[in-house]
Amino acid sequence: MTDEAHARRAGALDRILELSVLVNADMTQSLARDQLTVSRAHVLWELRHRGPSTQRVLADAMGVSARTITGLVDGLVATGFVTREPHPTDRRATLVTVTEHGAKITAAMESGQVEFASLLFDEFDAADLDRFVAGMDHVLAKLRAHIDPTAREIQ
Amino acid sequence: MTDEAHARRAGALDRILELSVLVNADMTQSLARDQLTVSRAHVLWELRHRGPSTQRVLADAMGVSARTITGLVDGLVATGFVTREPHPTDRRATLVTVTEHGAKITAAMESGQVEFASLLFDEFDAADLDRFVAGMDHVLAKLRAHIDPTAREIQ
DNA sequence: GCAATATAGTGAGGCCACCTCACAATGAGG
DNA sequence: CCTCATTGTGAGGTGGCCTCACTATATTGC
Repeated sequence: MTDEAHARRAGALDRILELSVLVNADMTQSLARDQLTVSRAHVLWELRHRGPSTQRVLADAMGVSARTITGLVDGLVATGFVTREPHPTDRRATLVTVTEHGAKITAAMESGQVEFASLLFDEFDAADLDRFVAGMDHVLAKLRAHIDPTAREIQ
Repeated sequence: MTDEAHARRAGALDRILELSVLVNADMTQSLARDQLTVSRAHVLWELRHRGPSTQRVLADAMGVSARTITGLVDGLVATGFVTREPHPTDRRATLVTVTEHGAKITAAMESGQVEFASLLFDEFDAADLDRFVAGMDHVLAKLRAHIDPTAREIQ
């Protein structure tokens, strides 16, 4: 019985692992069509929600070093998704700003996201979806606590 | 109502995306404690299930170029997880073999896996778990089809 | 007002995961 | 024996990450 339970749980974990791999593959693949990478798209995403931002802000938002942001922004500038504008008051800083092209692609990504969600979940009724989301939330909470045990105590 | 449905689905997709990120972070972090990376662990995993293998076999199994395997095996040899043995009949090939140390770590990883699954799912009863797994399977199937539309027709 | 200190961004140098292309050694089939 | 295929690896490239050192510019605190 305990073995049985272990096997079931292991099976569930296997699904999570495979999901993780597939999601990553899918994102990489579909972003490549727009000349983007996952990390660069992440930058665009932050900019879309924050408006023109300093690289420092982006670094903190993405949990990555300032140096890494420099590289990612370099790539986005080279491919025409963003520009570096001088910060109006702080001459050390640059404001990373999405170009028209960047905005167009980002908007398309966003609606593609919704479409993709529909593709994945169209056969779930409301109750199914709720149960699925509840399960995911539970797993996510456990995962977060496992990765950073101190985060538990803060909140 | 349709907007409502879209929002719910988008929320579910958000969970999947976050799960993917967290799972990756967790694996990277916990493997680092054993001086391993995700890719190197994947090699070890294949070896555990296949026994001593040529690099060509590993490359095909992992869906990666032969050159990449050379690099991964280089790393695993340097850190003492595997050795390169001459192939008994084909002098072009090398048999990658897990060392004692590699076997020990791999076994520990495997039982850690089970333990981790228990941590994530201990509060799910059998029915919950079944529903969760069914939901995951559904999403996985859709994802697989989306990534490689031709795979659908093959099976 | 000016010196001490903090902060924004980047060059240099490194690690890891990938890839392609070219090539040597070897195997397999005719 | 002579092609043709295959195994593995050097060379060279891309991308994501990091740390450390350094410049230019704030900010703070006498």
